[in-house]
Amino acid sequence: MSEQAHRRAGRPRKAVLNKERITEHALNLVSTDGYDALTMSRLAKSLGVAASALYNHVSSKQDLLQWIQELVMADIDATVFDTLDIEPALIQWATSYRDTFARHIPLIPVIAVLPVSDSPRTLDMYERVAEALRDYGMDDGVIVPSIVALESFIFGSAMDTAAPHDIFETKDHKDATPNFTQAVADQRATGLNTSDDSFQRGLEALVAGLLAAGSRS
Amino acid sequence: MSEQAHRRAGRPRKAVLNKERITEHALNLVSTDGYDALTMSRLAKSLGVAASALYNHVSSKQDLLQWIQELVMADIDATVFDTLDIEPALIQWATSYRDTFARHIPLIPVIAVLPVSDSPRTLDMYERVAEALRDYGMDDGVIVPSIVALESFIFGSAMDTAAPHDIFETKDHKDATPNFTQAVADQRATGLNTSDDSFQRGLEALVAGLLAAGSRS
DNA sequence: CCTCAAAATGAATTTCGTTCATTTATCTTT
DNA sequence: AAAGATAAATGAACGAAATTCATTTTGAGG
Repeated sequence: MSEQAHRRAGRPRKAVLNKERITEHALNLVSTDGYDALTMSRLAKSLGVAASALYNHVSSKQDLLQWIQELVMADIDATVFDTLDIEPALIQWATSYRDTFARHIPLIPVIAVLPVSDSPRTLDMYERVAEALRDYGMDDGVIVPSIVALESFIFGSAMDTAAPHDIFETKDHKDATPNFTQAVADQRATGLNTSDDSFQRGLEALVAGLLAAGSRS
Repeated sequence: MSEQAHRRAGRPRKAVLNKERITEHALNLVSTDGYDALTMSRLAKSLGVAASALYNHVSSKQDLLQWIQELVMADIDATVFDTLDIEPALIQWATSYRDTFARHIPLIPVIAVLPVSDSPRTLDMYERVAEALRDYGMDDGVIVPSIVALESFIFGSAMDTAAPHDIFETKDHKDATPNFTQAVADQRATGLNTSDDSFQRGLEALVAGLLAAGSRS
C-alpha cells in the first residue's frame, strides 16, 4: 500500500511542487494577506504554477487546510510538561498555544473545527497534556473535558486579539451604560493590553479551578 | 441626516423587502439547511425576489451577517442579574449566551470572527454584567478583563459545538497516544456530551476563579 | 394625471473550487 | 541510443458564488 512500493518503470518529470513547499506558501499567503487571500489560484501563482497543478498533490482545499494545521501546531511548545509542575506547565503551554494562533488569526475558525485525527503532531500534543494531567492525579473521565475547556478558552482568546482596540467604544450610549463605560475607562487606565490582561487572568482562574475540581478524591 | 427627512415627491412602489423579513428568512435558511445554504440567490428565492433586489437593502453579505448576529444576540438572557446572586447569575448568563450560539451552529465560525456589533441590545447586555460585577465588589480595573475572559471562553466553547463528534478519533495512532486514547474512552463512558461537559466544568472553574481573584481587598 | 424616486429586475462580470483530456519531461528498460 | 512508462503540469471548461448596473416597474405626492 506504500506509494514508492512497486514502481516498475518510468520516472516523472522534475517536480516543482511538494507538500512542504505548498504548505509554506499557503501559510505565508494567509499570514500576509489574510484568509481570503488563500485561493487555489493565488496559491498556484505564488508557486509559479497553474491552479490545476495543485490537485496532483492536494485532493481538496480542506486537505490543504489540514496540512496548514499541522504546520502551525508544530510551533506550540508541549515540552514544558517534562520539566515543570502541572500548573505552570499548563499556563506556559496554553500561552504558547494562544500566541501561536494569535499569529494566524484568520485560520482559527477553520482549524478549530477540523478533525484532529490526521495530524500526528496535534495528537502528540494532546498525549503530552493528557499524560501530565493523569500523572497529577486527575480523574480519568474529566481529563478530556479539561483539555477541551482550556482549548476553547485559548481559541476564544486568540480570536479576541483580532478585535479592534476601540471595540468597546460606547459612543452615543454613554448615558445608558454608566457602569460599563466606567469599567472600560478603568481598564484602559491600567495601561495593560485588554486581550493580554484578559487572557492571563482567565487562564490562571481556569487552570486553578480545573485542577482543584478534577483531582482524585 | 435622517433617511426620511426630505422626501420632496415621488413615492416608491410597495416594498416587498425590509430588514426584518430579510434577516428572518436568512436565519431560517441557515438553521434549516446549514450555512452553505445561505447564498444570496437562495435567500432571494425564499423571499420571492431576484438576488440583485437584496442589494437595495443590504450593502453586502457581510452586512447581512451582522444583521443576523444582532438578531441572534437578542436571545441572550441578561435579566438573571436582577434576581440571582452573582455566581449563579454569571453561570446562567454565560450558558444562555453559549446555548444561543450553539443553536445556530453553522453561523459560529462566521459570527465569531465578526466585530461585535455596537447594537444597543449588545451594549445593554454588557452594562448589566458590568453593574453586577461592580455591585459584587469587583475591582474596577478588572471588570472588563473578566468579561472578556468569559466571552472568549463562551465563543471558544460555542465553536467547539461545531466540531465533529469524532474529532478525537485516534484511529491508527492509538499506540503512540495511550494516555489520550484512554482519556477519550473514559470521557465517552460517562455518557456526557463532550462539549457540554467541557463547557460546564470550564465555566464553573472560570467564574469561581475570576470572582475570587477580582474581589476588592 | 403626471412625475419621480425607490424597488425590483435580469443580464453581465468576476472569482471561486474543481475536473479532465492532453501535453511535457524524465527515468527505466530494451 | 531509442522506446516506453508515468507522474507532473497545463489550459480550457464547468457550475456556483457575490456583486454591479443599466433598465423597467410601480405607487404615492403634487
